Amino acid sequence: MVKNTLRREDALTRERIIEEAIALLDSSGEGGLTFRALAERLATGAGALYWHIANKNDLLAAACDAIVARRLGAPPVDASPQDIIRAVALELFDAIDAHPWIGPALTRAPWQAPLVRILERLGQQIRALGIPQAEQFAAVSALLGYILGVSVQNAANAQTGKQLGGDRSAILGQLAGAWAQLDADAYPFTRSIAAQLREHDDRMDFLAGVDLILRGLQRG
Amino acid sequence: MVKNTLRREDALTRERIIEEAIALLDSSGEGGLTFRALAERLATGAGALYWHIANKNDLLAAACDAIVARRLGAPPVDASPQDIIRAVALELFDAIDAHPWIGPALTRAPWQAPLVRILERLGQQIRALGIPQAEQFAAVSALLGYILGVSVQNAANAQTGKQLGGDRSAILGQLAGAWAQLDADAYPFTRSIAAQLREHDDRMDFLAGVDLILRGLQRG
DNA sequence: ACCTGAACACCGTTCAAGT
DNA sequence: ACCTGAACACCGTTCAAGT
Repeated sequence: MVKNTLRREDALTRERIIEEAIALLDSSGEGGLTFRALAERLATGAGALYWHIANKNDLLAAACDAIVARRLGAPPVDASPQDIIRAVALELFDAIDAHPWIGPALTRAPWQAPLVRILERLGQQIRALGIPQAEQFAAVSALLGYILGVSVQNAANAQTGKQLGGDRSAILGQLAGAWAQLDADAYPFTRSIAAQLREHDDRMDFLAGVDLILRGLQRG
Repeated sequence: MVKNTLRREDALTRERIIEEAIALLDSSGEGGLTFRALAERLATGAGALYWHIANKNDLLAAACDAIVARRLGAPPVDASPQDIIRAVALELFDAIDAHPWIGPALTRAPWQAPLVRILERLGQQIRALGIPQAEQFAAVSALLGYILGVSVQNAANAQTGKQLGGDRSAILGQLAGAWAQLDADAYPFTRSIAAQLREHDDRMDFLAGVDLILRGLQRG
């Protein structure tokens, strides 16, 4: 009876399912999202979820879109196109870092709602930069590809770091050590930047790359 | 120790397992790689595979590395750093297009063998370009992030296109139609480039982005 | 309309037992 | 050392049956 009244008070909705899915994904990772676990959290049966969502892919895409929409929520005002692009890029970098399951989810549903949201935000600024119409598509897809690619890579790094024990500098130190021991003939470059690996700042490097692309665009 | 005894013609080896896994992944996609299906193809039991590989992740990473090593096999000669970088970029773009499962596999094993191979190849050219030591890490990780990000995105597009029916121009036309019907106030940019979506060449846009980054690097 | 929960057809992985 | 194949503990998804 307690269970029944509980269910009545907060009826199952698509939104509630998505919110709980996000919580599950954030706390237990990609593998933690299970229809059984989700149903238990929502005090319902696994089959009930299918009344509101089509399948797991649909759920993942919806969860992803909810995060992206939230992060891109605040409309930018009074800033240069470059600054807005940088802000959007950092917002996505941080969002994917906070929710590492977004990367795979975005890749699995290309050109759907979340990606189009980002495309639009970046595209408006590409236009504001005065890039000719014929080059806008290439410009925005380069920017989009870079932002998502580096962010996903960074989140994956952080994630495996967490799985290995948490201490970031220890992990990086260990990796740097492994690189330093690579074959000197085959891997001269990797060996030479092993030290930099330990000191570098992913977020700053990411932003530097965005600036690189912006610079290239303006002198195209 | 030297093995004197004759090996069975069809003895199970790590290499044979990896080759068969690649064949399975290529023909049936990521979900097609199953220990049962793989064991059947190799005329053995599922458990036998675990004598040669640690788990599915290990297998996926090994398959991924085999492809990357093969594609980066030919050592570059007599070409400018820029041309070599472009060649490596295109090689990876085509490899990921041909084996779409590589994207997720690369992301799941960051900074392991395959990624380090690519890092080294790109890094040697970054060095040859005369980028200062202190900036080399940021430069190569920007390039790497862009190349993988756009390639993975492109492969995912092609993949879902295949799933939906195969006719690329029909799919793009349909997507362009959907974009053209988006809300005019919220999505002005996306609507405006819907037409370009139909005509653009992913591979050329990708290469244009590489050049953008190279240009930015040289004027940094 | 919405929900239940058992059932179906799968998975990856393990392990006693064989050769 | 290497392989077998049944068993375990899971999955996503479906669907008759309930309210």
